[in-house]
Amino acid sequence: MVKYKWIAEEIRKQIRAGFYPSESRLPDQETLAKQYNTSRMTIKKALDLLSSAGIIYTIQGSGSYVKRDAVELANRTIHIGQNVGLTTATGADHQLSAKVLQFSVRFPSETEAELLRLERHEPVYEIERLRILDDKPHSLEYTLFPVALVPNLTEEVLHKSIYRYIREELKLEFGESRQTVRASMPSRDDKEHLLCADDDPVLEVEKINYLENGTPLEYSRVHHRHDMVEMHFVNRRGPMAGVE
Amino acid sequence: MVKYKWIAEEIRKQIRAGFYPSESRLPDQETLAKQYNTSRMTIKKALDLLSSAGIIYTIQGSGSYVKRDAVELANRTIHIGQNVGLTTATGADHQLSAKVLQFSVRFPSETEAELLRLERHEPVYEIERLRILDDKPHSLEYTLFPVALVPNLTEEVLHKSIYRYIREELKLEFGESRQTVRASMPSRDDKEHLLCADDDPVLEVEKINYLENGTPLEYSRVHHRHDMVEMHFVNRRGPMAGVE
DNA sequence: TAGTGGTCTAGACCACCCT
DNA sequence: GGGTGGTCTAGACCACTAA
Repeated sequence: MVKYKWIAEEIRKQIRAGFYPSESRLPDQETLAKQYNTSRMTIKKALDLLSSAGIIYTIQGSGSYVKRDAVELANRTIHIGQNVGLTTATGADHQLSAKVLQFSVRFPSETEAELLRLERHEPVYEIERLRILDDKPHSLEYTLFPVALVPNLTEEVLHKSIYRYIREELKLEFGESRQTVRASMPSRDDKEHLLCADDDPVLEVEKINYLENGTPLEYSRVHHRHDMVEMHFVNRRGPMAGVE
Repeated sequence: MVKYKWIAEEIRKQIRAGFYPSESRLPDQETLAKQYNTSRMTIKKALDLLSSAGIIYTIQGSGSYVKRDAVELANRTIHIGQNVGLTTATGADHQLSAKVLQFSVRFPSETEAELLRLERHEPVYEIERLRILDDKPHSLEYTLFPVALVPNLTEEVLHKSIYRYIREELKLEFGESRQTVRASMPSRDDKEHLLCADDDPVLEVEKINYLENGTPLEYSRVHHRHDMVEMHFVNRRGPMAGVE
């Protein structure tokens, strides 16, 4: 663990423990630098981390301050890439499950090949799953993975976590993902599997996940019942803000 | 403009111009430092900016590379902090306008007061606007601002940019925003103003904008015609990723 | 093993806030 | 004007990639 990340962790722990209360000012960077026996630049990098995690904010000429919901945030660990979070009414007393409707291998269509940056002769897995909460279906999920990137995918794995398999077994690093969200009318499949009425809208999410180097890893299209799923986003000010 | 941002802009221009082609490797940081007559750390900061903007990626020990869709991205200007971007078919040959349906002041409801962290006796502006593209309405927008934060708001300002007014005139710094997105059936207002049919779903976006210090600045609820608006998200791996 | 990016330092100067 | 954060430097060492 590098120094500035370690220092960020330490400060976060202290915030979590209430040593630096909500809305209070942190010691100035010079003081922190001495305290952690390091240089000011390193402290700055640590504070930047906490700042972009939404735990503190800084005002030039004034100081760095603990945000009012920081304690809650510091605990929540905001698993990143999940600042886009999908919430159903998940809780302790709810039962989440999934049913694999289809698992097969085929060649991609022209559009799919383009999106996943494949040749037409490179096969993909095609997976269709129904997400169920307390016996009520809420999402219909359609997913493609290039076979070359995720070899030996089995139905076994599908029932656990595909992502854990990809990260821990295949040791691939995730990069960015792009999503498009729209409202649409229910398709025939939606009516069949999600039990939508003719005028029940669905929330459609189209997503491409990329690896760290930009290689497309996954294409998915998910239809959610509008009365069971909504999406939450937290947007922090980007580092490029104000550049243009 | 500080140096590292300026350098980032320069490099972005060169990428846009095709001087650094897609997938090519940039000169190493030492070389760039000499070229821009600066230190390596400053170059690093510039490259970090481009990297978090999704224009390049770097591999330790190997180099910095131009992403394959970088040219497109560099042009789209993806106004940052808007890595959540709303796209209608905005282009050169389209006419965007807005109509103010309502502009008034009142006391907030209990829920609203809680969301905006106000007391019941602190007034808010209530604004209703219809967004129009080429004579076709596409979004119905309902917004609340605390009067105390945005004094002297006039209908004049509404027709220009509220945000510009807030940033440049009032000198307030924006912080994070939180959004909830869902699909829903059209309300009576939607049918009236957005000309929705009974079974036309709408894309509903509920948002709270905060200032840098966490003070809630704005609450809004927008209904979009599903056939004219979709939302795009780009999720980059956060800087805190892997810290825990 | 050579090349390259990531981190870290110690100190400098500037921009900004606050009183 | 004193305190504080933001940027920048020049150089060092380490971690990783690629041949």
